[in-house]
Amino acid sequence: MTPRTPAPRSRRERPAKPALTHGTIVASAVRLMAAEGLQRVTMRRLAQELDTGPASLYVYVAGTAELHAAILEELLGAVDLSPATAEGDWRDRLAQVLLSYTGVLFDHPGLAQSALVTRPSGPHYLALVESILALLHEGEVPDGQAAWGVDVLLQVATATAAEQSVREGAPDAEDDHDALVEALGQASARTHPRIAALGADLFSGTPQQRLAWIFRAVVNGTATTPR
Amino acid sequence: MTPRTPAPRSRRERPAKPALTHGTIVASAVRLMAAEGLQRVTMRRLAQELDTGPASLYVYVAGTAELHAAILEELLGAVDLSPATAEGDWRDRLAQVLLSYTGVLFDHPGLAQSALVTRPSGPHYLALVESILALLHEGEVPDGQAAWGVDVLLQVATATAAEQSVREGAPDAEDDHDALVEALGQASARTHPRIAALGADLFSGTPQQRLAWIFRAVVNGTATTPR
DNA sequence: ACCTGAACACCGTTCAAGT
DNA sequence: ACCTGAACACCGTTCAAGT
Repeated sequence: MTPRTPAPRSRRERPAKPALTHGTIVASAVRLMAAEGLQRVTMRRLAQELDTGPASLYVYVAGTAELHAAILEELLGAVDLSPATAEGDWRDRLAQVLLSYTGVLFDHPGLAQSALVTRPSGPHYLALVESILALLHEGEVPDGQAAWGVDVLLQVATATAAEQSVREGAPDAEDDHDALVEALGQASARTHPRIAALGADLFSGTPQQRLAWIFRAVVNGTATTPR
Repeated sequence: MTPRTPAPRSRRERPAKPALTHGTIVASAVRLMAAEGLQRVTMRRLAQELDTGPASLYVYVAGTAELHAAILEELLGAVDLSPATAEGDWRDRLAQVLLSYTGVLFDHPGLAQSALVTRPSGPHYLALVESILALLHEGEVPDGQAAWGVDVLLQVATATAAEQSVREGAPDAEDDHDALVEALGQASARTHPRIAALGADLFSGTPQQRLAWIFRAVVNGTATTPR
């Protein structure tokens, strides 16, 4: 029989197994998400990808929630913050930044949902917050209102993306929305006069149109509502 | 040996096993959630509770998402809509309705999160939407703005509850928030002048104070922002 | 025709036991 | 001291095979 001495194979093999660090784990998670979607980015699947056991990952990552937050922080590097320092109406530029942010979330169904609950706190997220605050400052929104308003703006942007993403991602969330449209359509004028009066207008507009209006409305509210 | 003839036991035994219908399943799910929390309301655990196999539940419930939506719809019966038809400032009464809604969600960590993605469409939800629309109408908010605004108001209320709930429910989501506070506190005045300028004010106020301001701000924005 | 046991294909997280 | 195999305790969903 051939000797079972494990032939001293070169340290790095075909997929060039990287050393485990927080950084390499997150980088691998981002690649995995791009390839298979967030739903496949689990501690176990990722461990498999990194050619190790799931327990090893817990040395560097606290758990699934932290992992997803780290992925989002990474992706936030793609948000275009340049409008914050450009020329033109500050409200338009604020909307541009927020739309760029929602754009990133739209591309990654599910990530927005986790972002509502586990917020990132890395440099890209800080830069986004700073840009929004700078634009509100430029618009002479009082500091106290800006401090609370930035939260609402990011929340509304994130929640809208979460809603849209999942509607796209999940096959039957569509039915779910249809059920609501149906239910609102059926509402009788006697029991639900306002729903009946508004009718189809409750669902009018493209997501883009609604999002643009929402941002304007929340910015206006922030600017004009004293604490 | 005693004959193994299965003694014809009375049809209904101790826990009075109910017939399986959508109604009995949802009722049982609500009880289970009250007893063990939403995280335990799974198709399998619920089937166990109902003394059957999970496959049987799929005859009456489309899946986990629909199940959670049905639970929420049930709980929405507890929302106090009476301010909608009471005396007084319409903005205050609208805030009362929204606070009652968030109250229900606050009591049930996790349900708010699922509500952001799978909206209920039952009678209790319709009644809530109708009440909000009626108050906006009373406040002479233009129809088109009210139609889109009701969505934003519910979204903001739900997202805020989701955020808070999870912070309470999950043990380490707290750290997560602390990490953000820490990160924002560390931000240098040179690289992040606005974050540095606002400082602790970014996190000031009780959740109640913030929520009250948020509702006023979004209502104001809705009332004053043309489409 | 209706219902469901059993299976398929996964999860997150922990810790005792190794190197 | 560090790392991880293996286990614990679960998931959602489907479908072939029974009654």
